Amino acid sequence: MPRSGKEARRRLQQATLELFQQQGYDATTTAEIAERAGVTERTFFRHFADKREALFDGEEAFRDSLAEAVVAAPQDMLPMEALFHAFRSVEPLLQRNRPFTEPRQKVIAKNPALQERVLSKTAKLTVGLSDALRQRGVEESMAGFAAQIGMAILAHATSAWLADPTMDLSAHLAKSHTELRQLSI
Amino acid sequence: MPRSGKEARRRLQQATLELFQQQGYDATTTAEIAERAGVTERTFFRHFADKREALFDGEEAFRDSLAEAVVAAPQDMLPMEALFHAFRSVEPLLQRNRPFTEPRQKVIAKNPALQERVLSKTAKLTVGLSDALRQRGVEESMAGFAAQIGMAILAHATSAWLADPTMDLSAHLAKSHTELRQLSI
DNA sequence: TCACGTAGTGTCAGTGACTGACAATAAGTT
DNA sequence: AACTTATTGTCAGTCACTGACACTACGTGA
Repeated sequence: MPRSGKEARRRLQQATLELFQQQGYDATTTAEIAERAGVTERTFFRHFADKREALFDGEEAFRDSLAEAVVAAPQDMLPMEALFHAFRSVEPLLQRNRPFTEPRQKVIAKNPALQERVLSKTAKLTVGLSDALRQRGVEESMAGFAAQIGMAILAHATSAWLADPTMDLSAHLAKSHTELRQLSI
Repeated sequence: MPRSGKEARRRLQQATLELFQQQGYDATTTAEIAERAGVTERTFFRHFADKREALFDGEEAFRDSLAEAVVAAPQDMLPMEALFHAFRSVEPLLQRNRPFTEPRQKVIAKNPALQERVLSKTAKLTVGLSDALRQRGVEESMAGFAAQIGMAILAHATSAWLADPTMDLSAHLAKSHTELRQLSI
């Protein structure tokens, strides 16, 4: 096997985050990012489909983890229970990623184009959950709906958890679920 | 008052939809759109922030309608009831727009960039609903959550309605609501 | 140790989205 | 008819992104 390229990729991600932090998304050119990473602009676009993607690496792995956890949930669990089970199972992963997630969130909060990409990633995640539910035998339309609701809950709970880390994610998830029940009278 | 420009804007929207239908989003240049509309490329970008936006005009008006309907809902309605009330109130508008919505949906279905923009519009709509709920005195975090759930229901019901027009939107909304209750055990 | 294959990278030329600045024009107003 | 103003045209320029081709580092097998 020839050289791996994973190093360059990592440096590109790092450079991207740093420059976006310092100058913002708009004021940063892909040429700049590449230069800081010690590669050519062309190489940037070989590793990432576009300027935004460098900020969202690893989302696919997260999606796979979640989907696997849904599929692996005990057979007798109802759709929503299986989702919650999966959400709780990735808590350690989220906990571990927190140091990287937080600065990234700040960058994203300042730019609509990046926010749009977050929505897109969330949507893909939702599709992943839906597919996983279908593998459990959940009917298609119901699976999509449940995944949608589940993602809303996960997002709600995660943001509450980021704001208030004294409770763990599982507790926030339970709280969100309670709130949902109150809402859907 | 000088010339209005609304005509050019309308022609640009029309040209955009037609060209996207015929050649797809990627294969269509903004210069082409402008030419077909009888204006300059520069004028295109005066009317629309980017190439995608020309497909999504009117979304802001729809958002305002929905938000107003939420605010205007009877005071004694719970958050979710107010949302459903608003959803039902825009059914005529959706019905009227259907001839334009359907071809647009087909175009969007073929392109990830356009799908991303839909998500962004949906998110804005959700924020609009959330703000409207807050005007009714709903607590912030709860309002955001309810809006999210509400949008999931509206999306679910609308897509079911597009697939099966024999039932009206209200009926699909009620059905979706029932399904949600079944899910959130 | 030396060809050899391969994944990764550099180089370069090009397209197309989008912007800023300034001049020109079509209306309506006085 | 002069004047005001929203809209448009013109033009030059930046930057994201791509295709094609050459090159280079690294691991493999002879």
